Amino acid sequence: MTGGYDCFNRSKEFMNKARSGMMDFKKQVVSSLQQVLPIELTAEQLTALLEIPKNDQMGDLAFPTFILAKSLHQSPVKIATDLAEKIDQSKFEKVQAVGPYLNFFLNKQQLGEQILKTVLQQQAAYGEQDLGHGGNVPIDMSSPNIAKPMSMGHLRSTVIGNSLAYLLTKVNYHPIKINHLGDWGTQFGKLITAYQKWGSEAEVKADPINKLLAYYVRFHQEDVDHPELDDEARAWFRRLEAGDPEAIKLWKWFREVSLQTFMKVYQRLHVEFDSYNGEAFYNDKMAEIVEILEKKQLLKESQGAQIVDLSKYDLNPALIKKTDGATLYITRDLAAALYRKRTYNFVQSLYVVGNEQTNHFKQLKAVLKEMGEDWADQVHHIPFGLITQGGHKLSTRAGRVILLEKVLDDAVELAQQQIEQKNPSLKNKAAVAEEVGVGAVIFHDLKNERLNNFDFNLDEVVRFEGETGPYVQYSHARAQSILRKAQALDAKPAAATANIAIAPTADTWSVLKQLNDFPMIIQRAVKEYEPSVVAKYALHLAKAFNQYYAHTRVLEQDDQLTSRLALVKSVAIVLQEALRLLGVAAPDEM
RNA sequence: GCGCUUGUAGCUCAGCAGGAUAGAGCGACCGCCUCCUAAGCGGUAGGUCAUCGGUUCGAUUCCGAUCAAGCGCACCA
Repeated sequence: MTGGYDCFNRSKEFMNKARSGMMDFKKQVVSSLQQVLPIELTAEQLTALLEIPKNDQMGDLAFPTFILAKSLHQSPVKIATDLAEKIDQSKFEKVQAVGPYLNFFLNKQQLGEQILKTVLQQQAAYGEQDLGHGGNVPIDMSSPNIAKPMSMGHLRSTVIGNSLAYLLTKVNYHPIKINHLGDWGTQFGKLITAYQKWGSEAEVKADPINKLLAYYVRFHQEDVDHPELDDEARAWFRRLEAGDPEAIKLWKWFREVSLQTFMKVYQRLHVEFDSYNGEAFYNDKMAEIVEILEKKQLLKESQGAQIVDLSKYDLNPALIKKTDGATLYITRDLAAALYRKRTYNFVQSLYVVGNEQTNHFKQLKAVLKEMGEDWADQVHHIPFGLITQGGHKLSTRAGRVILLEKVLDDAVELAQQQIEQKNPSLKNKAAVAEEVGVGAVIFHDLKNERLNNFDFNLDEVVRFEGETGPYVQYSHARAQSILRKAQALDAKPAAATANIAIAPTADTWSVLKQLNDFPMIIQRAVKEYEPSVVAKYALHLAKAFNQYYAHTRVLEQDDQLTSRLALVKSVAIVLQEALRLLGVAAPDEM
């Protein structure tokens, strides 16, 4: 099988390490349990059995006693009660039997100090770990089509890929962001035809993408009544492929002005690429693929076309060459896959491409396997759900697009209004509005599981209240604000080396536990290729922090002031880092 | 017809290798700015976890079937 399976194979080992954050907490519980358990259980077994209660009143870790019931011939409740009596309580705040569970309440004071010291000492590096050993990971992402506007669909690929790149870097992989531009294909024949008939240089210069799109849409409208347009378009594309100077000149120009327009959006999103090698780049690299396939006798003729039979993978045949001899999408992707392996010698190769192309990537991997490329399993499709509008699939040809730039503009304008209303004296209003508006759009796209489809709703995308990017940004800004005010009072957060003593209230502890989870969250996000894990985490931490400072006055002159500031500082560090990993800015004031 | 994905509160979604009364946000209703930015905090109301089976001491979670939705299913990418 292909698809996501190979990423699960390593999940066991991965998760064992992934729990390293909480693992330290578990160790104590495990060793205490081992001393009193009437039957032998390994540390691994016990660690796996421990769970985190959903309710704070039930402690920090719980040991369910069901599995002991059979071998001990006792009720789980009795076992829990007995264990509670025998266990060495001195290492914990409290160990309590509740029904069939043995609930452990950790030493909040001591662990809290440890957590804060770790964060303060490591700063932005908190959560880093070496899972990748510097291995290269090309990420195929964004990939807009020349002469077409970037839509919300491209946004998904762009921001998911971008966040994955940050996450991979955090765990010591070396991502290579590749913008596989849609810069080749028969549509260029159409575009050139349309431009020659209805276009002008001045128009295109003034508003490249929109004008080129308009020509393209008009082509498809007129084409219904004038099928001869198709012949012209085909002719132009042939000239382009043959290297006809006029065709090449137009193609280069279209590509250039399109890319310039894309760059403006990428700058707003703060996304940079390591490569813009698109489809055209592989034009001269497909012959080799066909040769290899022929040499290995994988190519078969079927209905006039050249195919690779994939029936043993339960897949449709891969169509390598059309009846007219032209190559196809998968041929190009095979060339790209091979090129990337040779160029980057990757340990994984990712494709952040919509869910609807799942089959294509299964075929791609299957053909690579047939070719004997043992790295085929390092190729992962990272699919994401479809964005619809009013329940309909978006379609460039039908003119049904959601323009990304428009969405960003709307979001920034709303942010602008909010600032005028809520914080009119703010400096750099325009810059902050840009960070908040754009941040809201990015965060909205990343907060839910990749594969969820969603129907586009502008009001929802630019919402700033509740579970949104601005909510997290706001929480971070509040933390920064407190730290600034502390400076004015000549108070500083406790240093990582100082004593930190903080009253372990429920609000405090819930923040501390969140802080402690961060490294594990990163592991999970990487393992699942799922930025939403980080987004959800950022929301939880922000919520915990908001609850904390709503009920605790930080800037109170007492002996815990520096410790409370240490907590605030730690939260600021981790929130900022979580937002960074999502590609969202964290303004100090808003 | 076959394959993939999804089905949890009015809406949008969490629920991490099965476990204790199923959680958020939005919307609705009610409170909180002489108090570190109310983009916030607190509270109330709201759920046969699509349906039916199976595995298990225990299933929203795993397996199977059914139903529903979305997306694919060779000469577009």
